[in-house]
Amino acid sequence: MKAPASLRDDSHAPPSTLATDTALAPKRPRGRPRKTALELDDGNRRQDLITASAKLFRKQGFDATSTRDIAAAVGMHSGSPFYHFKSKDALLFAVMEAGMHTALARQAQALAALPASASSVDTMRSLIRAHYETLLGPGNDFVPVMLYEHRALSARQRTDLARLQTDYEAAWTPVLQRLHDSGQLGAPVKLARLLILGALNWSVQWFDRKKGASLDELTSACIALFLKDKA
Amino acid sequence: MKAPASLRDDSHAPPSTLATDTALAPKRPRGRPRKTALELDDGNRRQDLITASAKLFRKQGFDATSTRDIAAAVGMHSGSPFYHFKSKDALLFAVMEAGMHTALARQAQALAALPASASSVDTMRSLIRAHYETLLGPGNDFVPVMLYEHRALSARQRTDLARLQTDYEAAWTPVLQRLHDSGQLGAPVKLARLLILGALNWSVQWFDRKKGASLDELTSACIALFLKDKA
DNA sequence: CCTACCGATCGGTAGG
DNA sequence: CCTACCGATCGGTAGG
Repeated sequence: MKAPASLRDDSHAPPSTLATDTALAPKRPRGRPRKTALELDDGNRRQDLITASAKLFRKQGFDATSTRDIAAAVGMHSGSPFYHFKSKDALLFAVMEAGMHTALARQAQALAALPASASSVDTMRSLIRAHYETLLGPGNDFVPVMLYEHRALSARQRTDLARLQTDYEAAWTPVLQRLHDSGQLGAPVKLARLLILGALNWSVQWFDRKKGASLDELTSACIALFLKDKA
Repeated sequence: MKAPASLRDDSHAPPSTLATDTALAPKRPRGRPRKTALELDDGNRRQDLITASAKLFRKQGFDATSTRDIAAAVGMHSGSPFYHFKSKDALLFAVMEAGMHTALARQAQALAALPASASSVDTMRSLIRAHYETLLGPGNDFVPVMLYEHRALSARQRTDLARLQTDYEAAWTPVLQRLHDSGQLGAPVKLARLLILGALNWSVQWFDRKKGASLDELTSACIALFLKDKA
């Protein structure tokens, strides 16, 4: 029953690069990966598996994607993903966790880039734009998978993710509060946050990069829809 | 390969009662269903299967629900659902189609109940409230299943459903247009519709009937968030 | 990471 | 609608 000792870890591997979400899967060299100076060239393969899983989970759904599909996508044989991850579930969790890390990083970066003179509306616009990038940016499959495969997680995994999600949502509250105080936000802050994030998250269902509005246009429409002019 | 002749139909059975979505699954009498005056007491069993499937699909997801789960839920043996539906897919489609029919009926009823003096805001409120009822009303699992299991449908099934969905969404357009013309809706009508319906649809993910806001409070928050005061 | 494999489950069907 | 069953697939593992 016990898994043999190996490189694989069940969950909390630090994402080797926060921005890998955006990158497409590397061309997957078919030959034996040449060993680096270090004794193990892991990490790359783990990332490959995570990236390929994200793409497949998003396109086909978690249940409809077999671990054989994933193995094939990175040029492994059927049993090999289990050398890196102890279960299909652990792979799903790794995708979601990496997605939340990139989302949080992108959000923090967007806020840090704001000038000191930024208004509440500017801040709001920046949060919305960053969120759209996380959801709809090219190759960004991680967070969409998280949003639509939440059900497949275990209770433990859900709890672990919840902390990151709470952090992410918390960043919206002070801005919404200020907008509410100034009369530019018409609904209670908590409900407004749920409704606004819902409107954004749902865009995954209908947004088409190849036609229709751009992410900037979407962002503008949100500002126009959700916020009132300052009295 | 050909299915034996039977009562089952692949898709377009008229929902025997539009309102069955709201009803909980009948207590499923364990004994042999007594034959009615008619030669066949089908219909009831079909409805039972649809209702039980909706509940299971919503709770566990389509892929994670086996046809054996469904059979057990209505007191049948494993192969029997296939007497009524030619495939698991056909059952899913039946759930979604019935859901859209009740949604359309509820929407039409809400609009019909408005007094002639109703303002655009009143109409909007009524549409939102009816939508929340469809999504979050007790026992209303059909439309949530449709929203979250869309991927499992075949192209053909998707096309068939799309017509109903287009009708449903179309009812919002004239109201949004009027609100836009009067300056009460700040975003372009088409994007506003997508964003607003997204905000509503996402509520399935977080709404808890046992705590938090009521459907009326939710509706009020939407009006406050999405609409500006008339100039 | 590959090879070879297992036990379980699943959608679906024949035949009554 | 039940009985009995099939072929396929799937997650996962031992052993190297």
